[in-house]
Amino acid sequence: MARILITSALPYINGIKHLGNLVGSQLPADAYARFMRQTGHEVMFICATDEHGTPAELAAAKTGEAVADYCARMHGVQAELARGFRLSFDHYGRSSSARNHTLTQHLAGKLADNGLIEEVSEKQVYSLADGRFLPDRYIEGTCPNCGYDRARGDQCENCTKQLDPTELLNPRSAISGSTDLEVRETKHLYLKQSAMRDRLGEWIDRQTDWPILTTSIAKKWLYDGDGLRDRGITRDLDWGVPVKRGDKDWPGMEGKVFYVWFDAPIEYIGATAEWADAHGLGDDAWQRWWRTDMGADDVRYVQFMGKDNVPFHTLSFPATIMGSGEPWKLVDYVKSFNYLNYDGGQFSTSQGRGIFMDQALDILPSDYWRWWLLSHAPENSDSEFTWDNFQASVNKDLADVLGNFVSRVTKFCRSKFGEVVPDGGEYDEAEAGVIAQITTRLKAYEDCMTAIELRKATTELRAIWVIGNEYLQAAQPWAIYKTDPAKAAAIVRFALNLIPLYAVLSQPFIPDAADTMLAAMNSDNRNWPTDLKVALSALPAGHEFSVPEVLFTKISDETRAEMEARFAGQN
RNA sequence: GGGCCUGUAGCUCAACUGGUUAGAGCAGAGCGCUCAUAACGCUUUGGUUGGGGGUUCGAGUCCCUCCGGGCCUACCA
Repeated sequence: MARILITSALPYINGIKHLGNLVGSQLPADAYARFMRQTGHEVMFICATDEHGTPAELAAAKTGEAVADYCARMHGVQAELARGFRLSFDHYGRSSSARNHTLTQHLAGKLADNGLIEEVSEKQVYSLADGRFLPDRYIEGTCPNCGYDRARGDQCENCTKQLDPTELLNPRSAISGSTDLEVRETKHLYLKQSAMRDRLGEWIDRQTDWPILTTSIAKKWLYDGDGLRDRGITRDLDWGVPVKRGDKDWPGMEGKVFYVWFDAPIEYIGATAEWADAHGLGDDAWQRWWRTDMGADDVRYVQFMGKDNVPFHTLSFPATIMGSGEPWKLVDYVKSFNYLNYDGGQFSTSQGRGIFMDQALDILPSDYWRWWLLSHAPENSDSEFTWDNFQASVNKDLADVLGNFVSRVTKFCRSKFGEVVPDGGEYDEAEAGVIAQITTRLKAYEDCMTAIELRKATTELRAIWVIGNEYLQAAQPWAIYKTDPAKAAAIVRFALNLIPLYAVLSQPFIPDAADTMLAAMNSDNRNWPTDLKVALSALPAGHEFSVPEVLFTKISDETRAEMEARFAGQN
């Protein structure tokens, strides 16, 4: 059995994430983690909130909280929503943790020791009214090219021309509107990624099985124009990891912090250390996942993220890891996703367009969302949420095909034999045929899960559910019962045994329903089946069960229409 | 501007390195069943694979071109 390290891109602390964010990293990572655990592998599934950077400071200022308080509160909110969606992290950490501080400073020190850090003096816009340096896109003004009066300092949204903030006419702070701006000299550390271009390029070239989306983005950044550029890894902010060279002060860098994109991926390691701390374990417990000299040699490391995060995970973070000269574990597989759109447009926080995690859970249980999102995951191209499609998928797949199967089997048994697995009769070719069919489908399902082809996996899983309905239709226990009750008993016994099997197989996608099914069947065997004939005789004659509540309630046309209107946003 | 992805039945998607009459699910039509959440099963109608040209014995798949959709383009994260 292998050891699998799984990380989901860190959700930014600034606000509740929408379903597009969820399906782009955390949710598929969870399905994969669940499958790997069930199939007997040792899994470490890590996520954390990404808490540094300008947006966090501004969001805190808006609510009047100290930024540390704001982050602590929002971490709690996001952690609760993660639980609501049944995301099975082994640890949900915080990039502001002491562990991350130490690791970030340590790695920066190593990079400096290896000559991969450069001090660069540059000019940046400072807002006196806001008391802070402004990132380019926090400066607004009139576009010198087209005259648009709300152009941002990095690019004009109207004419798409790339800008330098000093080119803007009548520049003002996007935060306060203040025009009291000045250009100041400030010194920053740069990670010399350019020095590692060849090494990174060779490494990327070896990843022939990665999604095209992943490698094409990496190569674009590696070779576009002058090639991979150096990147500033410090900022003039109060909130963040203070710049230090290991545990020593860094002369000239007083009052500065590391750039959020430098420390965020390091938190994958930090959160694993936090996990060890939380469980009272020593450093060796987390190092065996991350240090190839401490046992991480045989770890397979898989990352999940939306496509916007790919450059950081395929280039910047590996540059940090490799450049340290220390034996840290590099990622083995980068699974990236396109975007999920909402009903013809993008999800939009500002316009209140689309569905956010908290709202989703208020409307329906998490299984409904998990199933739809994962069966429509934007693996090959952007995909789109519509209420119509959501209603159709949920009602048909979950309520009709799976839910109704459980219902018809358990209720028929109760009416003829009571809530006990009936005795008598023999299995024949029909049952053998079902086993053969499921064996084939199960293999395909396992292959899809192993390859992290989640859409295809849901198709296979659904096909396995359908086999149950086909079997019942052909076997007709309700008709056989009239002439041969013993044979009917055998059919029902076999059909009842399909329920815990379906529960176990479905668990990566719909964990709550899986629990309900197992509880109803009075079973606690969650082991992945290796021999279906054995698995399908797990419930012996005489085993008691209870008819479960309706597993999935259908979404009515009225509800669908109501939701459509509610989430359409303003405009 | 540059780069990448994408366009397959009304809808959502398949189709390994080019290889027999392009497949599923949903929706539609017909039939069957009546255990079940008016659920299930069977059969079936839908495609000159965005348009055009080319390479090849053979193209959804490769090349060129045109049209449409999307993303990225490095100081948001």
